[in-house]
Amino acid sequence: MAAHRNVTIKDVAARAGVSITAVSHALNEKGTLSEETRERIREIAAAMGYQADALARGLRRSRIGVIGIVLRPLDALADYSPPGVDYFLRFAGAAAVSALDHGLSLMQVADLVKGPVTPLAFSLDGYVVTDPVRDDPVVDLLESRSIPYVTLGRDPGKPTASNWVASDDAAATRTALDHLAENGARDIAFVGGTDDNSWNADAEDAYLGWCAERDVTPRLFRSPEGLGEAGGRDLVPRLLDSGVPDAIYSLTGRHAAGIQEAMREQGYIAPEHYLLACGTDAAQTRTAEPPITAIDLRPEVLARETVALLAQITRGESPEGRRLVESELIVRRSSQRER
Amino acid sequence: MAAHRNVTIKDVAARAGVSITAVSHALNEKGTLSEETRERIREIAAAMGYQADALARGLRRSRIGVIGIVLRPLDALADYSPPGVDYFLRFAGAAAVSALDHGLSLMQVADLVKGPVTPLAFSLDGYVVTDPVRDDPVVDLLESRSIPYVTLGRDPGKPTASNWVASDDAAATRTALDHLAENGARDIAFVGGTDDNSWNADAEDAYLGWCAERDVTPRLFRSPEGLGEAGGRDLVPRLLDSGVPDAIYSLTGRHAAGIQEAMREQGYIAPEHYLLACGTDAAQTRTAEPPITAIDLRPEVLARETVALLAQITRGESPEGRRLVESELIVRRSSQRER
DNA sequence: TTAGCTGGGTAAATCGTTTTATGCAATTGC
DNA sequence: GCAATTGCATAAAACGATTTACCCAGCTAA
Repeated sequence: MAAHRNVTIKDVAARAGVSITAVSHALNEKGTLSEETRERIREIAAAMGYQADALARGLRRSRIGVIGIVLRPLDALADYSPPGVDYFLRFAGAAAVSALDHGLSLMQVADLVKGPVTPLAFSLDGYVVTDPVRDDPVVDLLESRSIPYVTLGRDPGKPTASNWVASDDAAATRTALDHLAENGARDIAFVGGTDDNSWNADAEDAYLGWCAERDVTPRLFRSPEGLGEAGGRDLVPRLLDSGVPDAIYSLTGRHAAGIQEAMREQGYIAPEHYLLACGTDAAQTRTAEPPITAIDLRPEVLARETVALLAQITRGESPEGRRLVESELIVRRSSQRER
Repeated sequence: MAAHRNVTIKDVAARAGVSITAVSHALNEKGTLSEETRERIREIAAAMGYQADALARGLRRSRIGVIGIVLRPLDALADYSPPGVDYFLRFAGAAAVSALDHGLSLMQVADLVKGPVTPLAFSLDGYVVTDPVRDDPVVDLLESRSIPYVTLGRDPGKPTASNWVASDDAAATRTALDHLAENGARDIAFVGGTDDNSWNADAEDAYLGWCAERDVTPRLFRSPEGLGEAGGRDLVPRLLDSGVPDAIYSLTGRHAAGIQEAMREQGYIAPEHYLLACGTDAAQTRTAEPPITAIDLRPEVLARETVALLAQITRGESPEGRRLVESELIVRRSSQRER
């Protein structure tokens, strides 16, 4: 197997008996070459297996065909595959596949703002940033370098931004609450996270609004996302202090799993003694006993929209960039009262 | 926020009143500059926030600080996050983290041999290829382009290769079989996959050897990896045809899950009626009912070794490149006979 | 006749680095 | 006292593309 140096534009030009400019123009539909010459060059290039070097091209054009993805909540956890959080992996996987459809590929970048970062980080064409928090340093960094980006979830600090894709968390929350109410719950406790992102904010607002409309007293709790199941477990005594709720709606899957566990230890089993639902679907909610009703945020759809928007922006277009994606309630045993 | 063009080596040189060569040499510990000059340049560069452009550097050096990872078994599945297969995701995640320790970052490349591939694919510093099959086209491609790579699992077609890291599958298989035997099994059926990779081959060989040593008749079955749980389920009637085995050792987790299900439907429950163990640990084996005894291949350790080896190679060293990693048997209920 | 256009092409600058080949004092060796 | 070495620094080539500016022959229009 000959370690043959890759064929360059110069080689193609030599073989075709033209200048390298001609080759570049032929292959990029630029310049004023005759159609015959173009075609001839294209054929020769193809025959020689020529493929433009991405680095050289990127150096000139400053587009390299790669976008980055930053999973903020996992940055915070400093663990990129925590058990029970498959939303981000599904999203990242789907984003990678969607990127290919746009001739891009996707590179996961860990923690853009601390420590040594991949050398390529600032040469990427653009970024997807999931669930930025208010005044997110990653967003600031990208802004300051004028690197295009799209956020998954609105940036709470930038109400007028127009480069986001988000699940319709307000609608999803109301759907879940309505479902619990239909199954007989009246006194519904809400457990959110502490990150200052739009996902927490929108869901809380929707919960408070929903309670106000029905004139019931809201019972809102918060637990840091980073604590995972323990965060949910530890919340339960406090939650029970104010009386056993008819239902609990927990935004994160790990909190829900912890809540379910601690409630069981206290003798409360869903759906007999209380109803339980969760704001994001995950392996854990599916395999829990009983399986937990959850909202499928449809990460695949979100990923497709997000990447499509970013691809448009990197191409220099100025698309309408505020896109809401409907999510879907998956009803499981934990919230179904037998009638 | 000014869209300031990034600071280049030229800017630093101008500010320091030296040539760009001096800056390059100072920052890369090359050349013959005086230590004072070096230090002065380093300070100025740091103060200006200079960071060498990865593309330009890569163009010259042909090292870009990024390695690729190709997950062959997932290429075959054409689904990069199949439920029940968390081994590869754990491996990829751990590899990304390990890469950072070597100043590299990791990019997942889907299916290097078909369709349009990321433009950067052939400019990467090297590749990790998981579980190559015999005459794997991806391996051939990398060879022909003389791009360095390390395989996870030996390449069955290249017995003399010295660029692999692998779990010690022969030892692991014997450990699992011994464990089953200790719990009373004598007639142990083995279910492998059909991919022609070293993982299947080594485990099968170990099984056959183990049986021969004990003078028992081997019962070896194979089912395509791609069929997943269904592959395990469909195998069960055939398996039972030759009598109910004392124990079943299934290499893949998805097959094991399918087998467990179909066995239950036939009225056979582990560990009462037969013992069950599995050659790779996964979410599914942990959460199955009963939980399934499995081998933890320790993907984190494998990833660390694999990336370390590749990093050495890309730096131009010629390290000893055959590394076996011990795996660990995790005993769960499915294989424990009460005494 | 000549200035101006047009079609088809090329030379050279450019992107931001690294690396190789030089240059020039000051010092050393004999 | 002169060649050789040493120490420090720079000029210029190279990497492989894209893009800008230019060239030239052949027409057209006045």
